[in-house]
Amino acid sequence: MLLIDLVRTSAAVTADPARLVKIRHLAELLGRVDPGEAEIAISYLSGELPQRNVGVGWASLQDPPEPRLAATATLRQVDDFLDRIKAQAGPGSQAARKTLVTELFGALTRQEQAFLSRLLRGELRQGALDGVMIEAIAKAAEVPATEVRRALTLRGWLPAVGAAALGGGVEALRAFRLEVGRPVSPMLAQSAASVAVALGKIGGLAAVEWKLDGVRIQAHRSGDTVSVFTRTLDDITAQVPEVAEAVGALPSQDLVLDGEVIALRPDGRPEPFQITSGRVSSRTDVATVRGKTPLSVFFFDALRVDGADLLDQPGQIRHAALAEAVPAELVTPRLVTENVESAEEFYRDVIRGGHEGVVVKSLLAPYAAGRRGAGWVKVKPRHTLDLVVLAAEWGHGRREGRLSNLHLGALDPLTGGFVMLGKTFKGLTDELLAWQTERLLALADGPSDAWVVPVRPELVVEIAFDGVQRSTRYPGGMALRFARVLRYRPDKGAAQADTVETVRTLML
DNA sequence: TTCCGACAGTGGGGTCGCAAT
DNA sequence: ATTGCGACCCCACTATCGGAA
Repeated sequence: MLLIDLVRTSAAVTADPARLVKIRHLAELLGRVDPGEAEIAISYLSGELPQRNVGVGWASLQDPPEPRLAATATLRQVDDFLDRIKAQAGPGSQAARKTLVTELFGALTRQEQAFLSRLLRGELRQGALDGVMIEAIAKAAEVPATEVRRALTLRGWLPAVGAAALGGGVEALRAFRLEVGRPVSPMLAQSAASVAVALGKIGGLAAVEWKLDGVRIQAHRSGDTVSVFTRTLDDITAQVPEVAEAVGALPSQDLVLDGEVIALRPDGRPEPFQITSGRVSSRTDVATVRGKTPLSVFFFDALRVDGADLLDQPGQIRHAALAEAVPAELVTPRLVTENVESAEEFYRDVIRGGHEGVVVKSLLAPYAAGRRGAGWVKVKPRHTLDLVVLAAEWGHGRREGRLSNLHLGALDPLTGGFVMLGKTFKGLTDELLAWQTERLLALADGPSDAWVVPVRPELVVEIAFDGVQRSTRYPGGMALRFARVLRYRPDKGAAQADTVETVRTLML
């Protein structure tokens, strides 16, 4: 199949907002793709590369060569080219990669270049990713979408599932099983503002569990072999030997467990997330970093124990299997209750212990792999500050032409100036975006460029955030974590904004 | 007819490893 | 030795579509 065929389908998908129409366009294309190119087509049209990453990003795509007029490239040719680009390594690889990118783009039309550029940057923006593609595969292969979804759960990679569906229908999909050593998309949690709300969402008896501020892991064991995967299914076994050792020491030979790794201080309180993250990301000289920053692992779910697949079992059954297979010190602490007061007391204790919050879990829900199902609801404390808008950046995509991303500053009472603590674009409605664009342009002051518009520091905005982290990027040495706009404070002037001292007391 | 679940989009800070400077 | 880049860890929130109620 020619790349241009796929690009035209992508354009049609982008052009129509109706999901059912998007699905029709995608299914039509899948109906005529060669079996040998099905994985590539599904991958591209759901916004990812079969190679996953090839070492080419925004900066490497800045000045594309003159486009061709005739579209001749096939999916297979492009895919082979990306394989070659990915294979570059060592000294001179950046130049070699650049040469290959230029060669590849030089063989494409303008339309193809634009598509591939967005795909490589991970910004396809056609209003269709995995969720829509699942439906399109179901339609093209004439199988129920639930079968596609189930297979994806177990295989973790939609192109393979789609190719199987197109080639072998329901039978081929049912051949996908939970395999020890092959990661499953982890179940995700929804959010709630309070424990009471979370319990209400679950309804009735629920498990209230510590939410640790670490890195999500999935551990697989088959005999003597243990593998550990991240949330995005990357293999990090070598980076977290503590997990391999802990799982390898369990009596059970056949396990798939879901949990969290975290660096704890000697007193048992958690290190800041930055410490855990840095430790887990370290790939060179793991033995040394391990000595300095040991990791602890806590499991909260079991997907397989001793030959029994538990994905479809209710939470209660899975947890019972976990408790059977894993000693209590490796199980995430939790309380089973339907009483709001005891759940809230548990939550307060968790926060006092320095941890991130709780996850309230249904005892009945199956493991909804890869979905933000209603079976798990997380609750975290929220801080707020009144900060001053120092500048704003022009938005992209649907925010084109709107000032979107706000630069936020706290008052420095010593100088009367402002110290920048980070940016946010979250929490803004279309109405607020329109209002702030007009308001900020009226306050514009200083040298603005194509992206950033500095403004007179007069507008006060109430910001919610999860915590204050150490920062090397910002002058105050502090940055807000997960900052989002709650509302503007027209009743406050910049002189009434919160101060850097106040922020500093939160960084503990 | 209204409601709500799922999805896509819009970006945030921090860290590591690697190649280039 | 430092800088820039890509990739990936954590992620919140709003708008929208279309099926459920």
